[in-house]
Amino acid sequence: MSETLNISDAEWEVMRVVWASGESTSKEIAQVLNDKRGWSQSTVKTLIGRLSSKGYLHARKEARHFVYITHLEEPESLKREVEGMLSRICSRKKPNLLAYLIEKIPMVAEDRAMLEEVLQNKQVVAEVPCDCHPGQCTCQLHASSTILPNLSLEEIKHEN
Amino acid sequence: MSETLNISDAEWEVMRVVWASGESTSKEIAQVLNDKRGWSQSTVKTLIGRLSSKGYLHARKEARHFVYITHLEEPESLKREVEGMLSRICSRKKPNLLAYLIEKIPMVAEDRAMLEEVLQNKQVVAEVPCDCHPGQCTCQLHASSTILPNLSLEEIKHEN
DNA sequence: GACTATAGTTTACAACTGTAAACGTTGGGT
DNA sequence: ACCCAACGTTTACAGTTGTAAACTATAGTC
Repeated sequence: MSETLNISDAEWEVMRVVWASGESTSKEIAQVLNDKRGWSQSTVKTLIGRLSSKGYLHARKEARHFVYITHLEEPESLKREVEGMLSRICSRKKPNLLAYLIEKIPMVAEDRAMLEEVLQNKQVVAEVPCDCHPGQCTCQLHASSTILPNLSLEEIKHEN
Repeated sequence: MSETLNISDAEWEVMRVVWASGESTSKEIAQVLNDKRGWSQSTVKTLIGRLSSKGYLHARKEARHFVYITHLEEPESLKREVEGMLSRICSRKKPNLLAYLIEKIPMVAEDRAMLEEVLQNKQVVAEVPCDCHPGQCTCQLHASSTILPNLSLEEIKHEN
């Protein structure tokens, strides 16, 4: 389950419109994206076509035109996107990435409280193993440590 | 400054080797990636070549071969990658994405403590404005709310 | 019923990616 | 001095992506 999604940036723009509206005609989608990105109707049609062949959009015939819907959920799709990102770094560095994101993402007090709660309930493990292939991470050099130095992401340098 | 980085997945594999080692020969890189991905030397050469023309790798002549180094930092590069990801969703949903990541990323107790501290020091704002283009987000429908319901990412659905 | 506007489908085409073979150059060994 | 191994450079080629024009079918309109 949950194979890798393959939605390009341009296609994602289309998906966002469908997600926001629940269902849209190509015309509506084209309007939004012409406004936002200056894309022609043709361009949007192509993207819709590609998303349809990939099975991410479905057309329901309605009177004259088609109405497009999707069975994908936006959050689920985003999660899969994030997977790809996360697989680019060592598991041990991910908490530092999180720190960076917390600093970077603007939020209101309620968000912070919510995150604090999530964090308090977070189950920790005794050790996060380095899952990098040998030669792609310096972790292997000090394999027994359980945690990286408490640095914010900008400070992580490589001791070469 | 900080224009968008353009490092493909395959190229990223090469960068990881260089980041891990500080500097590498094409042979070393090829060894790691042949082992990890089964890539031929040719493939790795091509990737090195592309990264060089993009200015992300630099070759220092040394005796017989070149030694490749990079001026990019891994964390900085990752940040730029993450930018692209973040730009795919509404700012208001980003804290929920964070919640998901906190739940998902394995960490040790020290990581959690570190994140708690970051979170406690986090400056919050009175309102996170929806920065989506009209038609690409449901926020516009209830523009005055300051926070989304406290749902974990899986629960965010669209009221269409 | 013929015409036109509208929406969907095909074709296009350059750039970027993944993957690699072929080719050229040069330093070292014999 | 000559040849080979090793490394870098060129060329290749199919698939994906961004961007769009051209073509086709069809549903209302006059």
